Amino acid sequence: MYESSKTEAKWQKKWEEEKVYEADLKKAKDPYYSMVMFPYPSGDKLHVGHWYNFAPADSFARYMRMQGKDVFTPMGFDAFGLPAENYAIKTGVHPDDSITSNVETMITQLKRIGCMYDWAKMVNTSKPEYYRWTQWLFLKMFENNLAYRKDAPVNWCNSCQTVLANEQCQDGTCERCGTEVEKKPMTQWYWKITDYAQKLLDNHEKLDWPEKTIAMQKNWIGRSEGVNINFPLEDGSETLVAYTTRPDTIYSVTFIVMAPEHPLVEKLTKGKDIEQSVKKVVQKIQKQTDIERTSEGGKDKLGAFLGVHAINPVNGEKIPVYVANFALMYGTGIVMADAHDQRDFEFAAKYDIPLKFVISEDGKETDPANAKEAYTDDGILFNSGEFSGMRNREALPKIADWMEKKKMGKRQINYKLRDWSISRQRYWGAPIPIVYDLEGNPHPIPEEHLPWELPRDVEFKPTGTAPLAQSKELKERTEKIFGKGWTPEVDTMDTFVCSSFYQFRYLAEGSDNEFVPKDIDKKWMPVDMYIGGPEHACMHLIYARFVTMALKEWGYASNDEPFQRLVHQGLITNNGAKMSKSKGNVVSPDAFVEQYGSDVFRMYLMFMGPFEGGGDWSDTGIKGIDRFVQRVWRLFGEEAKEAKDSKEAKEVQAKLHQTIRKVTADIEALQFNTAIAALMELLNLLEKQEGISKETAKIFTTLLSPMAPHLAQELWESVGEDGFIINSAWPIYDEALCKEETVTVAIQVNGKVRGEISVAADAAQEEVIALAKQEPNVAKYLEGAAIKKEIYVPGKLVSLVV
RNA sequence: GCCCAGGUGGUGGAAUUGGUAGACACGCUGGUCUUAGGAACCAGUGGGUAACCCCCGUGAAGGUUCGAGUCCUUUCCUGGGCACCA
Repeated sequence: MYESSKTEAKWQKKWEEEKVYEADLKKAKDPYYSMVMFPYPSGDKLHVGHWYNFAPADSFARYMRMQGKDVFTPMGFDAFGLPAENYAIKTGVHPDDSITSNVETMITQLKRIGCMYDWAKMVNTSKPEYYRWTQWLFLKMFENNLAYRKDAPVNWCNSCQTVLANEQCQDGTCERCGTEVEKKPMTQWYWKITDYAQKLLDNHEKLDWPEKTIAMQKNWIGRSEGVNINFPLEDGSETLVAYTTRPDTIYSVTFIVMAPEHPLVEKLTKGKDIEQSVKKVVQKIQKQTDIERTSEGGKDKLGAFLGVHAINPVNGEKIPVYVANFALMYGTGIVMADAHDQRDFEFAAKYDIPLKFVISEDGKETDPANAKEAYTDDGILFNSGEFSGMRNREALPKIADWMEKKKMGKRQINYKLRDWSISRQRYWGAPIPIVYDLEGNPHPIPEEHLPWELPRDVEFKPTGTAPLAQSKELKERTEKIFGKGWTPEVDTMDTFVCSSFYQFRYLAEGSDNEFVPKDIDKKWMPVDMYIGGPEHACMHLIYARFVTMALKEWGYASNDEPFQRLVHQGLITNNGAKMSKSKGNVVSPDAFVEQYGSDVFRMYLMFMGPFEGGGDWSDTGIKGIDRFVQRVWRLFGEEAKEAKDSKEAKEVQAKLHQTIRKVTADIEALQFNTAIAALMELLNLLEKQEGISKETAKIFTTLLSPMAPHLAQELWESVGEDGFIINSAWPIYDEALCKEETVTVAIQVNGKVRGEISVAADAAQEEVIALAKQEPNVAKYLEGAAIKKEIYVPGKLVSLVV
């Protein structure tokens, strides 16, 4: 009987004492940097999802180490953020206290997994020695004109009493708490991630990332190529610039719509009799949430005529100008509207605006009067001046060129990506290192004053103003250093800032005077393998890339990408539902680890299915892995029998080497489920043998060790090896030994399997086909028929066509 | 609506370039050993059939091929992402 908890505790202690997993960052010769996304230290402790992420990642890292790499796998805590603050509001426990205790608990749990983390390099983003660098990063952004303040209508969550980035609003509701998002004007700090939009796209090419993640980022950045077209107003007072990706529909344009936020809306209606009625509509639109305004398929088009007309530059036609809810402040905030866009079509139908088609399938004139919807397919242009008769897609670039030449418009590239709003009116975050003078002008806090510490004398109750505004200590500190009347910035930074550079700080080993040592950065970056959830595809993973690009430009980083290879683990659900505390369906690993041990639990998670697929939690299969572990222990530990004949059967050698080949390939591809299955197959065969050679036992143990490190370490000792198995070399298979002496060949007649024969692996084609024809059941089908075709796939099958 | 994955036994899932579908497990059935078994071990387990043979079988319908889970066409369903972005 293998006693997991005793054995696991024993080796975990030894590994720690002998610092088996500590990396010497300076001396390492063949560095391999393996990271998992660091956890938030919540009071819910580690859940199954964490294990599902960390354990396979650890198995992979162990494998790389046995391949001879100097592997570095650090662990840390993403410790700032709303939950700790909410907990403080509810219970009065200071976030620093609850987080510190949660971190302690989680470290204990993490150590119980038995991963090869190098705890000496741990980071905690909420500690001054860490957020000093979060603040440093802000100063660098400020210095390089990438941080700026902007008064803007921001997304306000009334429940969290805080501003949300666009990226943090999902379907118009707060990503964190689900409350509907309101618009509220506020002065915010932004980081100019948009300066890097193109580079973020270009660099995708050199990343070893899942296609899906790259597609999601591309979508998020949302590059589009179009034309800004000038529509002068009839009276010549203004020119409306509309952005379009479809200049081929220019001859179809019969009206213009503007976003209600556009400053010209007010200017154009000022003093006119329609001023008030337009204002009312604008107000009504602005009350609409993003959901009402942007989704539900445009059932509720809303707008108003602005009482002015513009001129379509291509044909001089007078076209009315409207304000409309579906026009957003994207591009120029002004859209040319025509019969070839469904939204425009619906709007025109509601407000009785005339439409005309300019594209049809065959280029014959069609009339929208009878049409029920827009014609959005491609086709042939008509009534389009010199472009009539051309395919619209072919005409598109030509029209763009022509308009540029005639100065009617200019090509323009737009991105959906917006600048990163990093200000938060929260307590539990890194304070923004800015102070304001008597006139309210912002000044960066000199680096010598970092860390600019988070004050402790605040209440956490949400008041709508930032909690730091209540701190007397912060105010006094500011005045003492900068002068009377100076005030501190009271916002803290988005936690995504903290997590955008932690990969560098692991390498800095807590250094106070250097962000990251240059030689270490050059040696270890980018991270070779980064594993975490796909939910971070568009936020964390874009922010970290942006920050790394900026750091490279400023000379602090040697590489402009942080993570070379990225893998997402799948999601573990419970009865098909995502696990969450609010649903009360979170599965805690602790009870299973207690009963079966870490090795069994982690192997079960890996055996459940493909790593990137995730799956639905069920504990029914864990017994199978427990049995496997016990059987392994019985065979190699308890009852270890040396093979009487040191030369084992060829069959065993072949299977052994096939298994090395399979397990190696599977771990490389993070397909742990089939790697474990291969080891099970080998075990099934070995159990049938009279005895097992020491060499075979050693190889089996080594192959098992990435997945079951404790068991393998214990077996290592019982087969008579010294030291740590992690320091031994990964076995190499012999291709020649993988070959079996005889193979089973299937015989098909007219595509149906009619029998099988066993032949020597190197038998000649003629020989095999001759044997095949003699097989009784096959012969039955061949009787009285002429063979038309004979196919032999070596070692696999014979196919006879009659 | 668009984009991306994916539909295989009672269950989780395996299946190089098209080459014996169901590896490996769970569960179930029978057995051995036991005072007992929710332990361990052995045998069986896609459906039809008493049974060898045989027939059917990878969401559905067609097609290519000696041969299709795999390739092509159409279609249905599930999961994930995006969405009045002009």
